[in-house]
Amino acid sequence: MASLPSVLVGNNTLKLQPDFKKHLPNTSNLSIHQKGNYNNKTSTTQLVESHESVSLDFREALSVIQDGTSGFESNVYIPILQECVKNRSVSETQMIHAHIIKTGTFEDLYLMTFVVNVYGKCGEMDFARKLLDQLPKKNVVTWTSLMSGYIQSLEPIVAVRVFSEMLEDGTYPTNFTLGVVLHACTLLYSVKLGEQIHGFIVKYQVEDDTSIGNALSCLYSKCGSLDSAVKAFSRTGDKNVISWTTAISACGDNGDSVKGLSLFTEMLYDGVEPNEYTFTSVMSLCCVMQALGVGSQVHSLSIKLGYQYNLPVTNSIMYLYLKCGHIDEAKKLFEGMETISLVTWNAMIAGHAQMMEQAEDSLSAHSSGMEALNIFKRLNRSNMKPDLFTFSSVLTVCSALVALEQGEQLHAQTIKTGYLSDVVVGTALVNMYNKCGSIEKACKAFIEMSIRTMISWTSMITAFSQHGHSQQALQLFEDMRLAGVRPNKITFVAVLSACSHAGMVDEGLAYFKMMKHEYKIKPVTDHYACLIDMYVRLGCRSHGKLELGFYAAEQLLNLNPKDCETYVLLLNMYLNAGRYQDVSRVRKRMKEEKVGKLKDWSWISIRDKVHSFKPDDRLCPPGGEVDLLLGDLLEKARNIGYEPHGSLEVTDEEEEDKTTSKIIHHSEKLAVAYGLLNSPNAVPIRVIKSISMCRDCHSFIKLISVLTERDIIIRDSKRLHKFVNGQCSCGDFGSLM
DNA sequence: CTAGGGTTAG
Repeated sequence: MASLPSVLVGNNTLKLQPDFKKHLPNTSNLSIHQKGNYNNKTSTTQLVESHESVSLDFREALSVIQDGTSGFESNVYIPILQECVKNRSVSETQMIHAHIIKTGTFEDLYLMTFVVNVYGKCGEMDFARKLLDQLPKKNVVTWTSLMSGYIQSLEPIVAVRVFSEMLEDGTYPTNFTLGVVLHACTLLYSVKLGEQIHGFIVKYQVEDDTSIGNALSCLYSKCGSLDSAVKAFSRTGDKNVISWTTAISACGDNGDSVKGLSLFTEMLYDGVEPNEYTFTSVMSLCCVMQALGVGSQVHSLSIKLGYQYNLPVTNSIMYLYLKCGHIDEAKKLFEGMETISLVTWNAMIAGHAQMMEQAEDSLSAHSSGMEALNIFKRLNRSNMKPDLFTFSSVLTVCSALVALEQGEQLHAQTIKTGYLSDVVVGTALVNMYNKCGSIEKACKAFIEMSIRTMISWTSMITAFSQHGHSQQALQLFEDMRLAGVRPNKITFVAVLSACSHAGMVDEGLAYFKMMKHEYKIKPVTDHYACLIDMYVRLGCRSHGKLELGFYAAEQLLNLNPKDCETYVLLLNMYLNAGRYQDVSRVRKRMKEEKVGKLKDWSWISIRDKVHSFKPDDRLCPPGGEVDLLLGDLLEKARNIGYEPHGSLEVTDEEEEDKTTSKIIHHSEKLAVAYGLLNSPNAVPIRVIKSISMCRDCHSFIKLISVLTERDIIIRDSKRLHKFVNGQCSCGDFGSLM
């Protein structure tokens, strides 16, 4: 007998029921496949005769079905239904469905369950539900298929409701059903519900089932409980590649990359072959750990196993190279790829954004940022369209470059493309406007968001705080809590710095306690730095708080033993308090830790070009226009009471005495002067600086803002300074050096 | 009928 056209049969060998060997009560109703048997002859010989062995395409197959006046066996319908899933063709599914009803095959429970599935996979849950309700008989697979459809349509609550409906109907779940309902719990982040199901699983002793174990470990991982996730994994009997991959990425998601890598090793010893998902997960662990060595070994392994031209795998290794600063390797991969996807572009852009953040000095940071913008331009010229990942990365780059114009263009582009409504993009916009010095636009962007995450709230609180609007920052923090959004450590950095800014020491301490006790957040350097700010602001008026300041200082030192700016902060603090023993102790420690000199760079973006400056820059020679302008401004400033004060230059002790007499042209003075000379009047000057501003520059630039009637925005490594008419948004406590 | 991954904001 000639074989059936392959399009009608395909090569789908449906596996009969699963490895569910455990005795859930009454699972005998699993024997539903009696009709899905493939060995029987079909009633479609006429099709075979007319088309011989030529493959029919989807359309032809459909018309054959449509013309058929009597029903076919289910194995005729199924390949076509599968094709419907692939093409998401709902109306075709309906046509087939109608044909089945018309010709009386609807009593085939297996086939009808398949149709429920197809509707579910096409996102047509109303059709799926209606069909299930109309079926004269349904079994656990029918119910599970419906649940699975609801999950794919992101309606986990309905899926859970269907589950309990099924139980009330007297149908017992299988391992698959439990896996599906656990997945619903995962989407709902409901450990509580999950634990109820888990109880059921323990009771029936099916914890070692693979589907169940995998679903449990995924649930606990996504709900932030790595221990439980690993426990579920270790109780799984037959660990397949999915079990391992789930466990490995659980470690990654929950901040234990080392454990993730060791699980990967264990997996290899266990003889389980990794697949592309495993590789990408492992690469992302390597990214976090900056483990380029391990990464390239894994890369070799992936090539050995045939993943050399696998797009996700290549994307992830390319991103790893970028994150580790190996830009040439990354470029080589990029240029050598057979096909690239939007993810590839995004990885390149995000990778450069990362390099910008990790750069040792401001200049290379800046060139990474510019490269990211270039790649974005290339993407725009290609036939691909940027998505929310692209926009959020590029907006971040604009924030770091204080490139307001590009940022505004991106804003327009997100409106046009509809990505503005995305919460991550919206948040990135808030940040961009904040970092470019426009609190009004940041605020507007925040208000216009329809959904806000913890990070959105935090961004806006940070914006208020950095702009010196402490009351609004604290008010928004209370709003956030009222909205039931849980703050994190960064939220508290913003809250504490708002308090320190406004001199609200008691409130600041109260929030510090709230953070530790109510939210169980461990303080990090930035929190201690805020406390020290408060202390400095308070001076030595209260002995108890003085001790608090020193306590915070020591914590900061221990947490941050390599950071030059921390030392500058501490040295000034101890100098002001006249504690010279501590001064020399800190200095000694600096030597021991081999803390380098601060690298003072500033840059300013004028139109599409960015200009960078270092102190007493050769590009601004004496007698040049920048020098002349600064001299002129200095004299005018002196006339209205400015007196240059020396600042503490770190690490070169011999130079210390000279500093008081010398007027230092720190880089931001040069950048500001350059900006004044090269941009139209009334346009705010926006400068980025690699380290914190010193006191001298801070007071000088306040006066420049008066003398030139220009708004000057300087973003230094710690905060934002917006100088308007002689006042700075930081409240003068942002410059301690 | 089920389960897994890479690019993301403070």
